Amino acid sequence: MRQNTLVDSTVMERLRAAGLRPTRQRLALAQILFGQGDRHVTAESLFNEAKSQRIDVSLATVYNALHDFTGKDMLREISIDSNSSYFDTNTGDHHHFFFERSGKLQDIPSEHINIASLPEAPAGAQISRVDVIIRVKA
Amino acid sequence: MRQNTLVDSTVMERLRAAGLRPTRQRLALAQILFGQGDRHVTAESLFNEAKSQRIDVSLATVYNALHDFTGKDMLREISIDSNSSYFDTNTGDHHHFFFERSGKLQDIPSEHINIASLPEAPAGAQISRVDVIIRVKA
DNA sequence: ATTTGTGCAAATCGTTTGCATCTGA
DNA sequence: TCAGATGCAAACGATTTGCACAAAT
Repeated sequence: MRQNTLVDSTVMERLRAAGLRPTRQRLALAQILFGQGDRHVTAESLFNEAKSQRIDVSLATVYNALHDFTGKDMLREISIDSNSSYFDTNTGDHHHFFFERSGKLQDIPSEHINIASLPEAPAGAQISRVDVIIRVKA
Repeated sequence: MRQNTLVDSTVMERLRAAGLRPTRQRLALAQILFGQGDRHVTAESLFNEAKSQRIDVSLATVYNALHDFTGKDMLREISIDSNSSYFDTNTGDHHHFFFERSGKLQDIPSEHINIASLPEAPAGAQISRVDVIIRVKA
């Protein structure tokens, strides 16, 4: 069954623009990921979400798609919990709350955290990113 | 073969104080971990270091010891890289440089990072820790 | 004597890979 | 047509677990 064609074509263009073939599986996954606001998923959670929407896709393909999207800067990968990797649809500059009990993430806009002073990078090193993770119990 | 008795007994007391039986294996591992300055290890790296010192210990026991020590606040566990967990002998308030190429960590004293403003914790949540990770390429 | 820790090998879990088959351009 | 994707199952690597044996109190 086909979804809203308007939305489909937007997502399709995004994939094309990134140089990724808009296959049926990628379109469906991109739709789930980018069709709503910002999201944080794991391979497993995305796989389950797809299944519940009757989208036929293998777990390996979900991993492939997540990595493909990450490689094209459509997603950002986050390692917080050693159990599994998270992928964030928000690729801009921002930080995270991490809820230790549930394992869920919540974005913190970068304006909400003000880092007054940063140490200088070690000799010969260039900073690629500064991640602030606020772990909360609840 | 026995090591310096003075140092042994210091470590032994630390284990006893924590309520952990000072077994031969735990003593040897604690010696490696706490006998020098601050350190960052993985289960694998600690296991190898022990082997190179002719300390007879199984990998499972290394994992057990790392978790026991962490449970007693003698170590802090850090998840940065989804490949493996790091354990830091510095349990105080501080942050990290993460060298993406080598996978190594370096402490940043908390005085070197000044967080001017933090967002308020989500309703009903209490902050358990704020981690700043500066990823550097090099 | 009793409790706790250790070692080994097998089990688990997230993730990756190899390869035959399919599909979009 | 044919490079690029997909699906499956097997392979992987880090970590955990079950259980018999050993060591600490």
